[in-house]
Amino acid sequence: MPPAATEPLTPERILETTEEVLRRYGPTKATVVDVARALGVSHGSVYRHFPSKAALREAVTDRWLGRTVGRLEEIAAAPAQPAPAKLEAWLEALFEAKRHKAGDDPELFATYGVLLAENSGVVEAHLEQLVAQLGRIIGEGVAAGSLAAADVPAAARAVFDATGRFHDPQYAAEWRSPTIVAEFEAVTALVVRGLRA
Amino acid sequence: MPPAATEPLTPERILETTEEVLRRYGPTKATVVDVARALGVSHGSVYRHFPSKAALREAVTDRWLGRTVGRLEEIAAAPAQPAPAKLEAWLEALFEAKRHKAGDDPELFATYGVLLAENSGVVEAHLEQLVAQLGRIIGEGVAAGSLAAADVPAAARAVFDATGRFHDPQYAAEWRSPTIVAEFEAVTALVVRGLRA
DNA sequence: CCGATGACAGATTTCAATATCTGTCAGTCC
DNA sequence: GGACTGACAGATATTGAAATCTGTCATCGG
Repeated sequence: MPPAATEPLTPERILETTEEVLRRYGPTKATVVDVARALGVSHGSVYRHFPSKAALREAVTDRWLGRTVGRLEEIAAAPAQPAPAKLEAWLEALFEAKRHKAGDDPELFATYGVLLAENSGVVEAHLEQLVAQLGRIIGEGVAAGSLAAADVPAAARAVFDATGRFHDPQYAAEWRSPTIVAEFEAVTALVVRGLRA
Repeated sequence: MPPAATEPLTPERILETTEEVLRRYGPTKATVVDVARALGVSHGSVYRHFPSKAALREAVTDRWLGRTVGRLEEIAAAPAQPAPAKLEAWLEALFEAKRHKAGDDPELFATYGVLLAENSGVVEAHLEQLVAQLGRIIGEGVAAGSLAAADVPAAARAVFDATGRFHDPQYAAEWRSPTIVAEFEAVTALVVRGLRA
């Protein structure tokens, strides 16, 4: 990894390199010194752009999570699909996204887990975004008469909580079980049925 | 804690003392030597009755979990209560039991968490008992026409999975949140509605 | 005999010394 | 003058040696 000394040091470049370093070493081994070395600068320079290691970790994870939220947003915003089907599609996409992140990008997934344990605001914001998307889908369904919910935000939260086993990183180890898809479908069916008008 | 050297050494007496020792020191600090000392015998004698420390831990946890299962069984077996109400009562009793165990008996609760992490058969059996009780309640409801489920065991498992946030020890820290009861009620209502005929 | 013991080997844990890391900042260099 | 450096203090992590623990078993005492 030869240092590319000539380019200017920007937050963006730092984030990209930090992501690589996290991917290579994982959240427990990666250090700010490693990131600085990969960038060919002193670690003091990194602190000029990010106030702490935690802030750096959060910024990387935020970007990483943002990519998934974008894809889910497309499903939530898709026009002219009945709300119950959209809800199922969205939940399945969420499960698939988390499962693939856990499998394909284990070190960044572990970083996400660290932030969760730290009660980082980034993760909280991410979860709120997801619940808000759910709320919009459910709201649509209620407006169209295909779903019933007295309190839409509370219903969205309840759906999110009830499906936690399929998106909460604490359960990542179980996502390799051969029965997990059947379990996911059973819970999803139960929850969607519970919302039907 | 004076050693009572005269009484005969029985598995029952070992279990009682082990429970005390676990409660006092917690699963990470308690040793077989501690148990033997509390009993006034050598640790070799303990191994005459239990083949390993893990077996001892499991036996104690099994007893401890069994007490809860017994109380839940009473609810599940209660005659002449409509299945939906019984289901709600059972889920609430499960949540309350786990919550109180986590709060009042933190060290034994931590022991339970250790077994969970070890994939101990005892915990698996405990969970299966609980799901079986759920299955009986749902089966009753289906027979009486108040609930609908194509596959009763699968529905029972789905209800158990969907309410995991309120009985899985991984979430114990969140059970102190002031909003947890509202969240529990929302998920329970959603799930029970999803099963209604 | 039969339950109990305690010495033992190998595994695990503890602890303190050492090394590394995080975050700061006075000073350097372009 | 503003981006960058590198030395530094305090916090955290690593390491390896010593202590403790688990599980076994030859032996003891009633």
